[in-house]
Amino acid sequence: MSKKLPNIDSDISSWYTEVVTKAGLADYGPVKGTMVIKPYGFQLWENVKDIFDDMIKKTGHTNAYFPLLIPKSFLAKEAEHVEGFAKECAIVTHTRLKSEKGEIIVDPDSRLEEEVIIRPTSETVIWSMYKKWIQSYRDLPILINQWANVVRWEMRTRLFLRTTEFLWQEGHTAHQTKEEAQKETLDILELYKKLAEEYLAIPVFTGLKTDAEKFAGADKTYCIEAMMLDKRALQAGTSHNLGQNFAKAFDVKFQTDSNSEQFVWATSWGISTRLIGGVILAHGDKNGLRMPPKIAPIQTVLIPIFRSEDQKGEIKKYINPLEAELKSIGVRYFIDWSDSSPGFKFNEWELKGVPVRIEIGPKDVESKKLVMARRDNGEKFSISKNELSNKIKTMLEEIQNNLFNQAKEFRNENTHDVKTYDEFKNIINNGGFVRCGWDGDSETELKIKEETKATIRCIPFNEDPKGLKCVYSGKKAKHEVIYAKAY
RNA sequence: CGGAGCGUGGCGUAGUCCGGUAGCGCACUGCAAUGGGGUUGCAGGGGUCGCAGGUUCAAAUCCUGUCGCUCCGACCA
Repeated sequence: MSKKLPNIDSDISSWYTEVVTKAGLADYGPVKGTMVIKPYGFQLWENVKDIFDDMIKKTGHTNAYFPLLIPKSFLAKEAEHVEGFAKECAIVTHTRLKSEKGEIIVDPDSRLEEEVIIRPTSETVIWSMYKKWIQSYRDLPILINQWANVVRWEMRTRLFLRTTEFLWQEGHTAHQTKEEAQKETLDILELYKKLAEEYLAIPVFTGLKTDAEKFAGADKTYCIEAMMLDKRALQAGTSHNLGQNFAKAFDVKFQTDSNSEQFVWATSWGISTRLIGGVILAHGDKNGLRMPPKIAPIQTVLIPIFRSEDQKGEIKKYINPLEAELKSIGVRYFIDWSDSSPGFKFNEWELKGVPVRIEIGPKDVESKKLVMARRDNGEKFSISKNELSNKIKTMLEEIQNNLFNQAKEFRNENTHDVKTYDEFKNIINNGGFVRCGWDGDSETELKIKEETKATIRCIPFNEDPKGLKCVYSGKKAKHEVIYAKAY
């Protein structure tokens, strides 16, 4: 292992891979495209998960669990849905292995009558069940979420950002009316925005996907879109208004209070372990990760510095009450008693992105002080040990805010309003988001994608297409959109 | 699936053209010193060179086959 990370500015791709593996977030699994989430990475995911789980429970949702395996025929029930996922499904065709000539082979006699697919998403199983559960308007709404793994056989994978198997939450709700479903879709999108901005410290654009980019089987897809350090876009979460598409595909009707029969209205929405990739690529720097305090597995790391065993004992005595203090105010801390040199530890914990480092050595014991260092800006200073509780709390808040503000400033600096296609291409090639007019034509969208690789990330809620012209066709703009190259 | 490249201790690699008993860095183990920004010194352990076959007195190195991986492209709600 080399000591230096690859340059984050010139080679962010290698930087990313090395940071993820060296910081102990994840490792490659044995099957191509799979990932082992290591304890440090999983704690990060758990923190994100717990925060969002709490949000949806407070808004009336409950968790449930549906099966991993889905009959192949289910996928085919919704035409657009199967189209969207057919090319990336893992399929179970047999149920047994056997030995032949010393080798383990698939037993040809165990072929399944109907193949089974491993869920790429759960709309189909869930709606097959909702058909059983819904008869009357009294059965609605259903507000179910599940935390699960899904498999999508992607051709090109990257740790966290796109893996063959990933963890996510998928909410699946059923409603009486179109309006109620639309409200749910947007309410959830707000929660996603809140999660991203207030907890992950990642500013996002919210808006509507174009037809070309929307979820296979949805009427409307809304998303949160974030800018990464290389100025590319990351779709960080999606919320879909499914209309009556799945209700029709699975024949899910209910009787209204006026005794008429109607198809149910649906939504689905998800965020995944991809968010972890987003956190890394939104906040990292040349020394490694920078964790937002609210989700950091370790918020502060204590580095004891000592020479002799005697000194070690002294330091321990000095640290004990401070540790109790951190515990009592609910700060997630870790004391690194390992026998590496202090300098090694500094670098190690910076790589891991721990927001605050506390150094405690003989000098501090003598002067009743301690040294604090901020990961976000590198500031390092000495404080009296009595100030610890107050200081650490405000510092964690400051770091949280600072990371968000830095990311927001960066995004705003790199988001440009553009009038001509030349300007457009210039910005896209040099990196950044473009805000411009679009004539609303899918053909235009496709042409631009072919010529520049940029896609419409969303039609933002605060669009203002009045007076704008389409950047490509020059026709009157139907929408103001945000364009970028995406992950 | 098309184009390129690569498989050598845990990781990263040299050696392959011009066959001759496998080398280096990091990591690891032990001891000692060191310790406020990746600390030194000394002593150790571990690989048969992706796999299979062939040529040869002799193969990591040459030949044939095969498997796997990476990158670029196509694909990616």
